[in-house]
Amino acid sequence: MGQARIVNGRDDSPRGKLLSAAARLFRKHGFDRTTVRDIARETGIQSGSLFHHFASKEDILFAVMMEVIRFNTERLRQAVAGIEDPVEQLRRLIRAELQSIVGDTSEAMTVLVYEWRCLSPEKQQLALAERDIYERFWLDSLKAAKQAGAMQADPLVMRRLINGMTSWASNWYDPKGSLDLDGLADTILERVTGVPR
Amino acid sequence: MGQARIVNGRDDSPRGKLLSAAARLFRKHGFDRTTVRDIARETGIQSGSLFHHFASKEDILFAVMMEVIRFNTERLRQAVAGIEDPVEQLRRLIRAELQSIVGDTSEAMTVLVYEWRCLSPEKQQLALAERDIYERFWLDSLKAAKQAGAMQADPLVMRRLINGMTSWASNWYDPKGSLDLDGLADTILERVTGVPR
DNA sequence: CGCTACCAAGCAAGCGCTTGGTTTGTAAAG
DNA sequence: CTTTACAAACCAAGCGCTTGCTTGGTAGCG
Repeated sequence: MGQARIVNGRDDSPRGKLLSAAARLFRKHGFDRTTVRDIARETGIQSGSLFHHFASKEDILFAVMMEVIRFNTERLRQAVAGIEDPVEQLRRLIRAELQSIVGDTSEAMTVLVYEWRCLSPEKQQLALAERDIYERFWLDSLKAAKQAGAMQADPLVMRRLINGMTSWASNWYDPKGSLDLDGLADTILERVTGVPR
Repeated sequence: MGQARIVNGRDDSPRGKLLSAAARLFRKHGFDRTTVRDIARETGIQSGSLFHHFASKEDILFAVMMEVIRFNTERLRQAVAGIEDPVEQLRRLIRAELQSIVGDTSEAMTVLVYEWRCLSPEKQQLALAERDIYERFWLDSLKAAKQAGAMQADPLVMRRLINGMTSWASNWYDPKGSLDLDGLADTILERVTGVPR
C-alpha cells in the first residue's frame, strides 16, 4: 500500500519504524482513535516499551509532523534551485507539493492537516515556525510571478487558493487513475497564470 | 463568537440546543476530545439525560452532519433557481458554498470535513447519499459552463479544485478582514473561467 | 394517569503511562 | 578467545483515571 518512509534512512531504527507505523495509523483512524497499543502492536513491541523512545503519545505526533515539514521544505528548496523563470518555479512548487500530499509522504502530510488540534499550543508554535520557512518559498515565487506580470491576483490570497487545491487532492486524487500528477499540476498552474491563448 | 444555528427554528428545542452545542464543541476540540459531559454541561443538563434525545454520541455527530448537508443543499437550490447563464450560476454556487463554510454554518461544515472518519461506515454511506444531491448542482452547472465555452477544464476535476479552494478557506478567511466574501467568490470564479481580457 | 424530560449514581471498558526486572548488542579488559 | 561491564531495548503487569452509556427513580404538565 502507501509508502511509509518519512525521512531517508530512518526506517530501520526502532524510532523510524515507530514513526512510520504511527503516521499510517494516525492517518487511517485519527490520532485520538489510535492507541499506543495499536502503534506498539504494529511495530512488534509491547505498549510500555514505546515510552523508551518517546516521552508521550503526543510526542510521536509531533515528531511525525516536524519530520514531514522539514523533509518537504527541503524538497521545495531543491525544486526551485537554479530556476529563474517564476512561472517555471511555480510549476515545480506545485508538482512538489502534490508529490508531498498524494505521493511518498501522503500519510504524514494528511496527519499534519487533520490532527493539528491534537498538538499542545507550545508544540503548535514550534511546528508553525517550521511551516513558515516552507511558506516563504511559495510567497517569494508568487511575488516574482506577479512582478513579472504572469499573474494578477494577490500573492497571499493566491497561495491560500493553491494550498486549498493541493491539500484537497488527498481526498480524491487516485495515482492509478487517468490523470497523472504533472497533468494535475499544470491544470492548477493554469488557475494561477490563466490559460494561454 | 460564531453562529451556532444550524437549521432555522430548531434552536429552542432541547434537541436543537444540543446540536448547536455539539457542533461548536466538535469543531473546537474535535469529536473524540469532546465528551458527552462537555456537551451536557454546555446545554445545562446532566450527561445521562443526553441519551434521552440521542441514542449515542455518534448519533449526535450524524445529526449535525445530515442537517448541515440538507440545509446547504437547499441553499444551493435557491442560489441557482431561475438563473440561466451558467457562469452566473457558478458565481452564485461559489458564494453559497463560501457562505456555508465560513459563514452561518461554518461550525457544522468544518465538522463535516474533519470528523468524517468518526462516523460508522453505514452512517457514512447515508451521509454520502445526501452529499451526492449537493454535488449534482455543481456538476450540472459546470457541464453547462463547459458546453457554453466558458471553461476549458474537465468539470469533475474543476469541481474538486473549487471544493479545495472553498473548504480551505475555513483555515484562513477572516470575515473581519479587508477581503469580503463576494470578492473572494469572484477571485475563485476567475480561476474557473479565466480572467476576462 | 401517562408522557416527556430530567437527575443522581455508578458500571464496565479502555486509555496513557509507570514500574521493576530481564534480554540483547557492543566493546574494552584480561 | 573469553570475560566483564554497561547501556539501550524490551517485557509483563498493572495503576489511576476517564470514557460512553445504563439504571432506577422523580418533577412537571396536560
